[in-house]
Amino acid sequence: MKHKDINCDNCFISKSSVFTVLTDEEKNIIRQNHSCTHYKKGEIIYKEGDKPTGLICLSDGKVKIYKEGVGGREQIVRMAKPVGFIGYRALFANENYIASALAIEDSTVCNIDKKILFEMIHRNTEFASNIIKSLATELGFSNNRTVTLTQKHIRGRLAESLLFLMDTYGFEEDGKTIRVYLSREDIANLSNMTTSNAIRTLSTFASENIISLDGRKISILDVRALGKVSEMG
Amino acid sequence: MKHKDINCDNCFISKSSVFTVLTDEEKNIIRQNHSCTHYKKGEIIYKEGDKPTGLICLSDGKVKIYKEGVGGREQIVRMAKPVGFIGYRALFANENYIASALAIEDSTVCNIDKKILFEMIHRNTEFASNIIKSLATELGFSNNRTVTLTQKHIRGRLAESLLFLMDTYGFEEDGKTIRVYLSREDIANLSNMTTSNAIRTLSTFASENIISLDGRKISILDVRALGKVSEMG
DNA sequence: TTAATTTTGTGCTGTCAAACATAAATTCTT
DNA sequence: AAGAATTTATGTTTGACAGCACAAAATTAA
Repeated sequence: MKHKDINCDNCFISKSSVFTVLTDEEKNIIRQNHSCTHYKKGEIIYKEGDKPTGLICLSDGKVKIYKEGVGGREQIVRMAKPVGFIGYRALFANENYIASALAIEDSTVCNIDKKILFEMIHRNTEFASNIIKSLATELGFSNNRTVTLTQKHIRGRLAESLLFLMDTYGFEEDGKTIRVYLSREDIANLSNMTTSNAIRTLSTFASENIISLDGRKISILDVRALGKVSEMG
Repeated sequence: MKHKDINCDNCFISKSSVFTVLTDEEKNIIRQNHSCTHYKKGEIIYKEGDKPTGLICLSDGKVKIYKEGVGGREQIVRMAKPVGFIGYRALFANENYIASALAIEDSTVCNIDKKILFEMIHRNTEFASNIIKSLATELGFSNNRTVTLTQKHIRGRLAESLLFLMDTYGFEEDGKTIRVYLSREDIANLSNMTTSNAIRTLSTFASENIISLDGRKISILDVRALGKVSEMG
């Protein structure tokens, strides 16, 4: 279910966007060659195996990027927030998507035509450099994650995921509640463990006064302790 | 132990290099701003935490890129072959190295000055595009690996590693012996398992006539079966 | 409201792979 | 060549975590 003509100016305005290095003229070219789409919570933006048609910029909402592994077991690879790109890896590698994207909240995205994007890369070398830097940073993140997920124990993995969510989405006004509301299953799929173990370990953290739980609301009471658990297990 | 003035023309000549899109003039600029270094088997090229000084191109030899994880446990992130780049991720992300590089065979590398490289990216957009594509491909590889290493069982992980080594380094003249000679420990660190389990599982594969073993020589007798084990466990 | 479905929570059991122990074979030293 | 050190090999023990079963709570549907 897609609604056309929705505002996603966010993508062009935000200072945290890779687009900041574009000239006004270049920004206009992109503006003239983009379309906006809205996705309701739970809707799929693209699926593993699909062919990318352009660059997708998340203007508003939250999106999980996940891969289907052995026996359909899901592994969340990345969590996207506005303003950030989605599906750019496959686009730049000239491959089909190797992961799927799903809106975990109502989300608005901006689609930028592939051809225009590549033109821009050739036109503006600063822009190209920014993309190179983003990809390199993301690759470092992925390499770290590989080691974390394979070597840390359950407690460490979960603690790291909570810190990651905190870093990515920040806190609500109370300064402690993580600004994202995931199911226990999603938390498990982010941390490479079963849902039961995610639930169990979250409860343990709560009983140790490291976090507090209220449904899907997770509040971090002791960042330091959480960091320690993430490091030491 | 580094020896200066060693030939690494390979890096500029090879058609599989990202440098192919450079003009002769650009190639000369790089040639004039490079230095060659030789490393003996077992020598470290750079260590996790070091600051990159330039782009390193592996002209000859074989190199493993690995991270130290929990309790010093090593995870091999990547295996490099000529002609290929090493340590470019940290350079492009403008970070310190997050992994170490070690020559597993006598190796010759070519060091290209950081400043010259970035100039080249700004000069030649085709070159920049190539780098973007390489990074995006590598990121896909890393994401796949994360899922593989966390979800597949020992047999599947080892089978995948053997296929990976086969793809990367190819066969000796006999058409079946993998052209790289790793210790069982390295194979274990590539496959996220203990050395004992690598040894044990290799023996099992040999007893199933999927591979044959002769010291560090590993010959693949049944690629198909190996692929099946990699897929199914 | 009741029923159905999904999500969350908890205990129990089984198993895969790490950890440990030990020995044989190979490689490196001196 | 003898000894030390490293790598390879194999058996045994242990423990972390998955798998399963089931119950309670929350959400959605009728």
